[in-house]
Amino acid sequence: MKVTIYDIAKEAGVSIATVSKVINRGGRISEKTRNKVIKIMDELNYQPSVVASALTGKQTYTLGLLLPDLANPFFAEIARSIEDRAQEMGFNVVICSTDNSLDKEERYISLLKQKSVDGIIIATGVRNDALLKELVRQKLPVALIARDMPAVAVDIVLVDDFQGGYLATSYLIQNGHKQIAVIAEDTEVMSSKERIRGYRHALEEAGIPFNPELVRISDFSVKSGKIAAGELLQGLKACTAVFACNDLLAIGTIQAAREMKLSIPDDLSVVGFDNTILATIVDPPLTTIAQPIQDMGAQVVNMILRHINGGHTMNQRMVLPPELVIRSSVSRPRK
Amino acid sequence: MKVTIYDIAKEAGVSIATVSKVINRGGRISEKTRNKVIKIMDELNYQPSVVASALTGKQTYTLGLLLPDLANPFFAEIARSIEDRAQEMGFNVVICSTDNSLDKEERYISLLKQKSVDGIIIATGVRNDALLKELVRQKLPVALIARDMPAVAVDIVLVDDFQGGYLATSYLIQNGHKQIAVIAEDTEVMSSKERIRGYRHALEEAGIPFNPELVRISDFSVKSGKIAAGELLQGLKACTAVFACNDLLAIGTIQAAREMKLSIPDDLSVVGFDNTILATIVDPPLTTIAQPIQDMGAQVVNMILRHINGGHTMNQRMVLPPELVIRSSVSRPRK
DNA sequence: CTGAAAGCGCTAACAG
DNA sequence: CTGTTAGCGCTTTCAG
Repeated sequence: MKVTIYDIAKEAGVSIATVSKVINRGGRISEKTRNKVIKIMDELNYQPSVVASALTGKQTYTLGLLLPDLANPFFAEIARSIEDRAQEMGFNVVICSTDNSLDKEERYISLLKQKSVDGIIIATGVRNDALLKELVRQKLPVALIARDMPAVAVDIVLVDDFQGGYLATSYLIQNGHKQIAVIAEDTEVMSSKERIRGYRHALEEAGIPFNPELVRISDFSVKSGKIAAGELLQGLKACTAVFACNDLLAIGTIQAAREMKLSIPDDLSVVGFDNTILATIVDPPLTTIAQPIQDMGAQVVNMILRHINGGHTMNQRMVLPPELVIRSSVSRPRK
Repeated sequence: MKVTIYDIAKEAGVSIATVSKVINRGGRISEKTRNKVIKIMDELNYQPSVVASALTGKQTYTLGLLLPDLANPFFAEIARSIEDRAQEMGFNVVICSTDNSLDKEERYISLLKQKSVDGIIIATGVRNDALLKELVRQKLPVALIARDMPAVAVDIVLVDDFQGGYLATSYLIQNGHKQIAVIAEDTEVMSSKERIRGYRHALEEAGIPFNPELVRISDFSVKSGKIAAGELLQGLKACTAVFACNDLLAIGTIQAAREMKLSIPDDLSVVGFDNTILATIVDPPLTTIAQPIQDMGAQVVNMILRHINGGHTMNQRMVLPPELVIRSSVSRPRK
């Protein structure tokens, strides 16, 4: 059988309370007994049961992570960065791909609660703040990453989406483009809204009139990006550049362009968003707006741990700057 | 406070034992009391504590998943497929990226054991079977996915790597290639060995002599694929095709070729392995050997759950067939 | 069919 | 400094 605290206590000739104290480095214990206990512990290869300790009100050292789809490189990278930091802090993370389905979100959250995770990090769209608010009400530590949700009081880490949209668009403008389209994944989502707002701001600043025909909505996948871009390019020969609100969509538009025998960047410039591994792999390499994924991941777990340990600190909102990564998918428009 | 089984019992005017029985659909309970209890349970929004139940010897409904790197698209897709099946079966999965570091593997395994996960799925290289054997000895259910380890008695799901190497190489041969190089990620790993064996078998079958100069080792990343391919192409102008043992390496090869002004597939044909999303995104789209990732994921969790529930069934070894996915990175060699 | 009671492994007062 | 003891929330005999 598994070795328990009783085995250690008996073997060491002390009480379980003593053993518990040396485990938790609490209470006053003589060097002597402490050493003896420690010795026995690793002689017997003892590993305290987190389950038992959790039952007495301690932590489970487990975090839940809700995201739309682990197979999406952006979220895989986010997950990895979170996992890394969590691991450093002695936490594990359980992954929950929701496919943006409210149903799955609910089921996962319910499961996570039953398992008494110490906190939940959310990277999903969470359409209805109701779910979220409920979590907050129940005092379950929650933190959002890469998703805004102004109406709810939780910790948040995200990139400055407005700034990102602005950077992307400005860069295109600097390169001489005037007919610039946007493809966004969904206008419901705050980040899309903000990126588009940044886009419009750049346009405005440059005195370029905003043309609603040039903004397209799709969901997020290469395929739908391709479709959206196809429609766009079909209708408007005039457009010389597109700002795709994520790399997947950017790649879709590259593919659509290629199918229409448009060369990139000569016939069409495109800039993406996220700077996932995909951006380095497409041809041409994608100029894109980088999110500081490593940093964001580390920060959310810092935040949520602070919340878990420290109690109710104020809800933080950390907005990190995006960065333009120039590769080869943008050039000056053809005359 | 959180509502417990006592609250339900009191409210329903029964004992906690009765409540427990209705939760576990065990024991004989009258329809009447059962319904009453159920009603109260969801009136009070009761959710049984997995932690408490686990302490009494029940399951934690949690699986550990060890893999090299979640940010690697292949493993992200594996993880996703495992997560999906696990979720269907009421299990959660905690992700552990080991970076193939023995150290991390050990730490993660230790953590997972402390948390009493019901089983561990391993997709990591696990160099030393010692760790693995220890797990088996401790009767912790273990299953391997996409990793062979003939020396240890555990459940295994993998693709027929030999067949995959054979398919890839044969296809190249059919297309008229004779000077075919291989880039593998590491010859220590069984799957690489097998793929190379398949490669050699195809060569042999076609009466093409095996040239050791044409096999290169690298680790697995686009960058190292690029380096390996660069060296290869530098030295041997003769080679007209390369079989890269995974998509990342294939992409590295494509990039190296491009840098040397070689056109793909005209100057150099390449076929990859895995059929990750990357294969659809590179230019040209990569002809590659597909692993049935969905299926593999579903099968490992089936296996490990059988092990968890059914006790010690025989160790299964499931070898799934790979499939050649033809895209555009292969053509006949230039005359 | 239902309930009382003894744990599961550990923590946290409270005594000594 | 160390031990006793009462739980944590749930499962599981064993009586009734």
